Amino acid sequence: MTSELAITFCTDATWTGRAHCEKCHIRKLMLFSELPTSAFEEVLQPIDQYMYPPGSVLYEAHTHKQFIYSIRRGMVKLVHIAPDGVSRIVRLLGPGTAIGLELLDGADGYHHTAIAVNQVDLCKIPVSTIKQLEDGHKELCMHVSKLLQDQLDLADQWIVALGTGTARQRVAQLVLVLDEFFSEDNGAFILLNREDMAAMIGIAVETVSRMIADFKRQKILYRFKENYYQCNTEALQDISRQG
Amino acid sequence: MTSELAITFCTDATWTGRAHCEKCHIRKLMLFSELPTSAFEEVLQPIDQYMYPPGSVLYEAHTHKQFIYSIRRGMVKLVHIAPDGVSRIVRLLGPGTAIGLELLDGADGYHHTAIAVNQVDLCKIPVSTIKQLEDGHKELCMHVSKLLQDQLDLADQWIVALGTGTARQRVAQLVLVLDEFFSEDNGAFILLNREDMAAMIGIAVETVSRMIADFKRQKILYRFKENYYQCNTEALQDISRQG
DNA sequence: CGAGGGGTTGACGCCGATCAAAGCTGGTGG
DNA sequence: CCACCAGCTTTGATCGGCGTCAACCCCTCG
Repeated sequence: MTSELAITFCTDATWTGRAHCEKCHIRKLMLFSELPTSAFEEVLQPIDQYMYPPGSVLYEAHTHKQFIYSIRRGMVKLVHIAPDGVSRIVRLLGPGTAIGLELLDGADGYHHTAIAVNQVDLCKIPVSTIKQLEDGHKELCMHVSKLLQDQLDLADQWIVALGTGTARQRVAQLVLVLDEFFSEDNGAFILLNREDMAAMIGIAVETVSRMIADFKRQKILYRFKENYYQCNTEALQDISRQG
Repeated sequence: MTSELAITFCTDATWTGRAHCEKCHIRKLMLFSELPTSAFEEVLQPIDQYMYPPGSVLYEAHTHKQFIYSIRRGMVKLVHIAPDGVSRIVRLLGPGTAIGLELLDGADGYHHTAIAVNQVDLCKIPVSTIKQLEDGHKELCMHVSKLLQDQLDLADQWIVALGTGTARQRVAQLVLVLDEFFSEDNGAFILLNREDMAAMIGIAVETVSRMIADFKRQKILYRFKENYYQCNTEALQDISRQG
């Protein structure tokens, strides 16, 4: 929908268009966290940082842009769009995860469409750079494995938690996921719009709305500020288990 | 349920309990396919082969046996068992795939319970052996990444195809998956029992039975021999798309 | 031959999809 | 500042799909 917007993130005078990963303050979370600083001296192609507004399409399925993205801030949804236009959200990813890793295994284009849910900051890393660094640094390869394993665990959780049970149970599970993985410093999380939630758990928008509205009435879910919400975790866990 | 049955596969006189991976005739499919023969001279711990009868439990979730398994023949289901006993099949895997890879990323025990669906032959590889080989052979690490990526793709397909649509559409999708990935030399596939199918797509056993029986009546699905079946792929694709 | 396990079929009631309409909210322009 | 509109959310009404319970069939095995 929205075209790609590339906005440089580091606005200070020393910003050159490179990411300065070796100085990155959240580097522990990122793709290169295992690498010694010296490794970056070998990098030829630049690693740029970008900010994307909500709704931006980071990449589309089957296109082949030759970039891996490491998420620094915000939420990204990976969407599968069927030939008939029906879209289903396959995964929701936050800071410290990487998307587009399928290109490293020689995939012919991305496997999903990636869309920014809220304000997203990310590092754009050329595939060639990763392959180059992997040559000399086995720990990067193992880190990639770990990221893949994490995503596999997420996918499995998705299948189990969001694909089973009544609509009420699934919505409860979804809110618990938002609370667990996407809470920000204030201890609250952004409540996705009903359409996105419906696309995640495979039920109708109206049904999601009913459940969420119900949770709000029961004070299981309450507004913190703006569209940030908090929840009663135990109540939701009860619902997710036995209805 | 069934206790682990370890049956040696190679019965010839030279069989010593090792897998002789370097001579394995289906080695191209297996975990070590990228490695030069010389690499196996470094291996200290043995790699054993086993055969398991249908229903055998290969390992249980949260146990920590320190073994990766590479599937040579047969189908393995990865099962998630909820605290309340409800089980859900998360993935169905066949020859050339590996299970238990989560141990390589330092997971504290297996993430699922693995159960043989039919006769299963597999190689049992100690985690320490993989780690040892990974040290000197980066291509093994990359092969592990590829296996993980394949499983991630499978999981995504599972979410999209088997978690969406009416019961009729899901069963059609499931049969298509069996046909595509688990057909044997005779061009037919084993039709799973209704309980397993229900656990895969998250619907009631009776509903699965109704749909399968219906497909049989419509000659979309027909017995080849024994419990091997063939299907009309196009008819099923039509059903999976629009009902 | 009877028992038992899996598969099939029927009856019924409820959950949730669908269609429709009415609040709510934020943005825009007069 | 208010009117208006577009998009999102909420709520209601209706109907069909599917979960549930139950009976029965078929095959295998003791």
